[in-house]
Amino acid sequence: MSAAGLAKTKILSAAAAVVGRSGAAHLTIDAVAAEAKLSKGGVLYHFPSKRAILEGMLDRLISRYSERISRFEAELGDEPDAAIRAVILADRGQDAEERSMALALLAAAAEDPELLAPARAVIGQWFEAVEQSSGNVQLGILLLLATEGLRFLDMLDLLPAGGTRREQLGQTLLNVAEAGRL
Amino acid sequence: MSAAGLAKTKILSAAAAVVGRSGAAHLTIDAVAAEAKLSKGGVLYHFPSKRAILEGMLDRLISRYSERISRFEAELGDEPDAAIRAVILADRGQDAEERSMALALLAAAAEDPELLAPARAVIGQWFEAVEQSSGNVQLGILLLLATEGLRFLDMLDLLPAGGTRREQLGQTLLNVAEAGRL
DNA sequence: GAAACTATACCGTCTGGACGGTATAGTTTT
DNA sequence: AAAACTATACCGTCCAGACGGTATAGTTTC
Repeated sequence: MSAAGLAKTKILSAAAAVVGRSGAAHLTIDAVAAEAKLSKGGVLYHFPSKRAILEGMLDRLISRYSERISRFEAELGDEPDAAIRAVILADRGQDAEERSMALALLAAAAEDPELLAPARAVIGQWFEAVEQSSGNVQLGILLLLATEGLRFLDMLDLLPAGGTRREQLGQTLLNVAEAGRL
Repeated sequence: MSAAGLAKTKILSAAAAVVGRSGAAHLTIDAVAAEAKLSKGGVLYHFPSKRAILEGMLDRLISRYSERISRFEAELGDEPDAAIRAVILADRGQDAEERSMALALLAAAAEDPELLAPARAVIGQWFEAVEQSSGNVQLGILLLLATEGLRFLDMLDLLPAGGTRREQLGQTLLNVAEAGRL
């Protein structure tokens, strides 16, 4: 990667770290600069505005998700319901950094939904893929919505019974998807 | 309702109106005061902090949801899967004001998830009710997660193909819940 | 029944801090 | 020499919350 690319990556990671430690409210350019061990000017050299940082985080999230989904789809080959299974698996592979970035974007998007336009496009593709590859389209859509629901509930700490519940439910979704029925 | 209760209601409606018009980012005490035709001091008399306003919005949101769910549950009596069907129906009855309040809370919660603690409790109750009243528990949970997913995706404008998609998908969920199978 | 007092419901102003962004001049790295 | 910074200073705006004051309707005291 180019030097500029490396710096951008470092800045985005720093932003995620700030959110992870202090919450989305404290995601400020100053805080990111301190975390990335750059000056404020240095950060603004690569990302000309705070919004650009958020857009960068979204880009990165989308890339990672897309990559994971492609990998799982390749693994599954032409097994039935490959699309929805790949989405569920990709969702499970979320790490702490992605979680932080998603939370930051959630906060920002509540204030300006247009920020998430690129995500809207990607989700549209998921819907299409699920509709095309599912033996039972209704079940596929249901699972896709449930996966997203699980993601948001988890992100906002709204799941009852805390920590393990998330994996349990994720496993349930995957089981149903693999069975292709209930 | 008492005079104080009326004032609080007015302030919360004003807050929702501000969010609906200007977005969650512009939900400030000043804006709420202007919308409610009070001074800033007047607003702070009833809600001692901005956070208290958000908590008030959450309270109100929860009350309305709970009321709708109870009503639908009563209507459904002991029909099968009453719990999940009531939740789906209640979700569909969301009006613009509730939507705005939910969006404001989403923004605030991304900065401080603990704000949503009361909601966590309520959602926990939904899970329990669905687990107990569903002929097929797995399907019930799946529908509950999908309902939440639909709510969040809609709230953030992440559903592809725009406006009507939300009702379509909601109807699908309801159909599946009524059939009790796919 | 008049005066004193209290509680409720506000109004208007002020302050202190946070933050996004700009500017500029110099330094290191490639 | 160009790119990639650093360091520092600064500006303008926004906003939460504090504070002191006002109006009024009831309640108590004498």
